[in-house]
Amino acid sequence: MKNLPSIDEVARLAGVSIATVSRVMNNSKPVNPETRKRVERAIAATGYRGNAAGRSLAMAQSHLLMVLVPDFANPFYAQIVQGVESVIRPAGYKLLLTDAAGDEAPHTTALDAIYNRLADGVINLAHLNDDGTLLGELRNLPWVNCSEYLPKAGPPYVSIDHRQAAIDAVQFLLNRGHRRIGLITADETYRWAQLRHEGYEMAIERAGLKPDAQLVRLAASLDYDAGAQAAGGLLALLEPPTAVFAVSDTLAIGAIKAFRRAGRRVPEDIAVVGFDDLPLSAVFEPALTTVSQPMRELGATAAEILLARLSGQRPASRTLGHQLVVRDSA
Amino acid sequence: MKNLPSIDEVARLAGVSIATVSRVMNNSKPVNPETRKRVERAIAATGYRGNAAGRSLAMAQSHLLMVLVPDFANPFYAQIVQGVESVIRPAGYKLLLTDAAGDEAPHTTALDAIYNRLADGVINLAHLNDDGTLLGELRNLPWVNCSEYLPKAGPPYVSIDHRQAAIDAVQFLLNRGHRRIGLITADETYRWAQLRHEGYEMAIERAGLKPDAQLVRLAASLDYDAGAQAAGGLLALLEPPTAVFAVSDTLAIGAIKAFRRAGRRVPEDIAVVGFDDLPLSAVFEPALTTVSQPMRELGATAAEILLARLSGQRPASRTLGHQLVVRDSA
DNA sequence: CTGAAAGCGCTAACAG
DNA sequence: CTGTTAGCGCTTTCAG
Repeated sequence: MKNLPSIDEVARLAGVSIATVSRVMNNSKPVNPETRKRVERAIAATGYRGNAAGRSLAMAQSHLLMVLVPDFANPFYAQIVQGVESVIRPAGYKLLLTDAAGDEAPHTTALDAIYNRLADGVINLAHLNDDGTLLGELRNLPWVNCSEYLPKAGPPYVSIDHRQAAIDAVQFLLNRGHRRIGLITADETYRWAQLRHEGYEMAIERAGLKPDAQLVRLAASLDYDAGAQAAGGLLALLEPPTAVFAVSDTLAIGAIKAFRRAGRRVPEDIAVVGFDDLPLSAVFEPALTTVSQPMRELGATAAEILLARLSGQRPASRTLGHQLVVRDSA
Repeated sequence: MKNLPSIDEVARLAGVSIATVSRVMNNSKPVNPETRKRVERAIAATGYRGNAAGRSLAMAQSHLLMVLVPDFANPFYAQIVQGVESVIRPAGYKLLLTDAAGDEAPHTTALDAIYNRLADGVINLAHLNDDGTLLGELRNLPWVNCSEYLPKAGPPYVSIDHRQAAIDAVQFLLNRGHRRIGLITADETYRWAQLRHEGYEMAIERAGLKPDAQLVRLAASLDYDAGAQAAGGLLALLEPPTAVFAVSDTLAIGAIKAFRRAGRRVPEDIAVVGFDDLPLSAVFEPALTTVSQPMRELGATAAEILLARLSGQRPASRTLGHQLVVRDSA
């Protein structure tokens, strides 16, 4: 690649100092209109565009924000990232994306980015090991957690109220007259899974029903198959549930497929409620009744918090609203 | 954020010059084991991690690669990005992601990144306006196009043979005895749409059938609804098709929904073949018969080409294989 | 309103 | 094997 023009070529051509060129590039200080015109012409003539590294070094800012994503291929995260970008870009920042999958220590990557000054801040969507020290450290860094509910001691976060959302979902089933409601949960080192599980238990108890451990199934992963398998366990019960709440749509869909294969109709024989409202969930048949999270807004809010943090404020965590979307599966 | 230690603090603490610190940081030159140890201790003591901007400036390399994505939320692209990252990361590069949607001039953003030296190279997944000048310019830059077939005059690309893939899909339908085959195509400024359309026409003609313009419908977008609407047009024909090839799975699924709503069974009354093999397509019922592209491999190959380009080689374009996945919809 | 000059933090000759 | 030194390209006082 050929050598790019640098600021002093432009200065020489325009017959000004590099300081002036810098000023017109950034509109940072008033410049005489005539001079400005000359500089602009020189910029156009040379095709000068500036050099990011020089700029970053001088300003001690990279204008890059890192987003740590657990899994690119999951559209759930993709929408959050869109939300992030929508507020970051107008503010002059760019996205440094890292897939936490395949990274032994994902948050180390992100921490490095900050300490390296590669990124000015981090928005983390990935699971954080509840290491007390880590949380304390993050608190003092330009770091925001998104879609994971964190203890007060940690950095600010944006999330929905997972527990309440689960209560809403189960309450909906209760309102429809269901009394035997199963739960398909996922790895509960994920705090959202744990919270949704808690919500399920609370709703059941509040309704005066007695919890039945047999009705709770732990899916091996978030895949359809894992959902189907967990559903199979429920079906095998002497007294199977008449309704199931799954902590994610993928699990719910897997469960529905399993129920159907076993000759059960959904929702007539067994109702299913999911969580997330993936794009797929509306298209699937029966269309899924599920809890929808404001994905883009989660991302946008996280970005706003981070930007506020970068401008020296101390923004608080935020909890956004969720919504039960009633469709055909329950 | 507190001030980070810089290289000369480490040097002072270790009693060496900054050059030596640099050498142990990068393992760039032999260093006496004893000295190294002292430096390492100083690094640990200060928590020194280096500064990306200083490094970039001195080396004239950012170790950042930009990927220009038309739409984050589309899982198709997400998988390509995963492929890219899988080869980029071990090579010490990081991903700078940009969503082309909502950007008036997406490739300008990418070009800026190169000219700014913000990124060392670009992998573009977005549609490129066939501006002859642009293609010529890109040819000389560290730029690779992925999943779009480009003229020879442009920069290297990685893609499948869209035309042949479409021929395969339609031929499959012909082999099953269909003689009246509809096409649901999309905005043909997308070269892949245009090529798949061409493949459709070629297969029809080779089979000795005469093309019928009425059987070709242009969907307004790639949404399910657009597919449904196009399908409606086909259904309204005096002599509707017995099979349909849609240039994308989303369109195919929309079409299936429309057919079902109209009381047609798929595939019994009307067979449908899609394109892309989205994750959803296997889960949908009926499971979609479709053409699958090697997404991750497309991304990985693009990254390899770009890396080769960066190391001074002149890698050629590559065409990867596709595969017809026969499931239940046809 | 403009210029000179001092860095920002690092790498890479070059000398020793 | 190690230190000195000259930049890399830019922003930002500080004078004028």
